[in-house]
Amino acid sequence: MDLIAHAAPTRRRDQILVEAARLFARHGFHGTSIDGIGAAAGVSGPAIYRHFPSKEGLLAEMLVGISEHLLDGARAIVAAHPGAADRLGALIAFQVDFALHRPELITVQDRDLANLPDESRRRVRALQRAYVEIWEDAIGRTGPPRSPEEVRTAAHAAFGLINSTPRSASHTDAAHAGPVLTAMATAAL
Amino acid sequence: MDLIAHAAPTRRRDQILVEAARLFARHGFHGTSIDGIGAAAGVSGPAIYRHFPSKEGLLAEMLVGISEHLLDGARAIVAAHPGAADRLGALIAFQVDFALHRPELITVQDRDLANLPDESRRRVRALQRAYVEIWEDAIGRTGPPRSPEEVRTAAHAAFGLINSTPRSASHTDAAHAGPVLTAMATAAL
DNA sequence: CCTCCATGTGAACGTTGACTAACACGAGAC
DNA sequence: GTCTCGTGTTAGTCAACGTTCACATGGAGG
Repeated sequence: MDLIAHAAPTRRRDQILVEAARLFARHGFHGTSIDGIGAAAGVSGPAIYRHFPSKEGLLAEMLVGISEHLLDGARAIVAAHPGAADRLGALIAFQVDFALHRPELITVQDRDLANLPDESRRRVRALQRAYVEIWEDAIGRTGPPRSPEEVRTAAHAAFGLINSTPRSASHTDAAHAGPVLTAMATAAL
Repeated sequence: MDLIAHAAPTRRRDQILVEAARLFARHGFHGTSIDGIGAAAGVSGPAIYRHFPSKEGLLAEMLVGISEHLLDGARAIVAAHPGAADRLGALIAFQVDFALHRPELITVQDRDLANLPDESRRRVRALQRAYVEIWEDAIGRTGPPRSPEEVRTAAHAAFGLINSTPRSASHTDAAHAGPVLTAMATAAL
C-alpha cells in the first residue's frame, strides 16, 4: 500500500515511535510523559501532536504495527512451509529473531495492551489471536498429543520462554542467546 | 521476629496489599490511584496512609515480600535436596505452584520493579539475584554442559516459560496448566 | 514576491492524583 | 470518667501532565 510518493513525511515520525517504544518499555505508558518523548526525539513537548492525535493514538499505532508485523511473518511462514515438520521450527526462529532484535517492543506489547482505547485494543487482540492460532495449529501437528487447552497453554509458555530476552539479554550476548532459546523452545514443544 | 502479641493489626493491612496487587497487575503502578486501592479495600482514600508511608512504600513492601518468599522457598529446597538430581525438579514445582496461585504477584514483580525507590529496588534485585543463582547452580549441575552466560539465559527462559500463566491461564484450568508447564520446563532444561 | 502548508515553539488551561490537615470516634488503661 | 491511641473521614493543597492555543518560520508553487 501507499505506492504514491509521499516523500519523507516519516523521518521525525519514525523517530518519535522508536523513542516512545524505548521509554514505554522502561517506564511504562503512564510513567512516560509527552514532554519526555519529545525530548528524546529532539523536539519539545506538544510537537508530538503534529504527528499523532494523542498519546493513546501513538501507543495504538505502535501495538497495531507490531501485531501486524508478527502476523504477516507467520502467514508467510505458513505459505512457505506446507509440511508440518519444519513449520514450527520456522515459527520459533522468527519469534526468537524478533525478540532478540526488538526487545522493547516485546515488553511494551504485553505490558501496555490495557492502556489502548477500546477499538485499537480489540484490533490488536484479534491480530494476536490469529497469530497464536497459527502457533497452536503448528504445535498440534507436531510433538505429543495434547488437548486444545494444553496446546494453548503450551503456545503461551513458548512465547514466555522466547520473550524472556528483555529480562536477561545484555544486548552483547544476543548472538549467544539465540541458539539457547531456539534449542529450549524446540525441546519444550 | 515479632513474637509479641500485636493482636490483629494486620487484617485491613493485608486486605490493602491484596487489592493493591490485583489493581497493580491489571492497570500498572502509575495506572492505579490511591483512591482506587482504598475503594477496593472497603475504605476510602487516604486511610491507606494509616498503614503505609506512601504509594511507593506499599509497592516496596509487596515486592520485597515476594522476593523474600521465593528466596526462602528456594533455600529450603536446597537444604532438603542435597542431590542435584531432584533439586531442579523441586525448584520447577515450586515456581510453577507460585505462578499458578499468585499470578498477579508475578505480573507486578516483573512489571513495576522500576517504580520502586532506589533502596528497595536494590534490595529486591539482590534477593532476585540470589534466587536466580540457586537456579543457575541447579541448572549447571543438570542437563547439557553450558557456558555461564548460557546458563543465565536458560534460567531466565525457564522463568519466562513458567511465568507465562498470567497471560494464558483462565484460572479454571490452572489444574491442567500445572503438569504442562512442569513437563515443558523439565524438557527445556 | 506572496501564499500556504507542514512543522515547530512557549504559554496557558483543566484534570487528576498523591499527600497533608483537621477533625471524629470507639476501645482499652488508669 | 477521662486520656490516649489506632483508625477512619472529608476538605484542602500542590505538582505533574495531557492537550489546546496563538504565534513563528521556512520551503514549494503560483
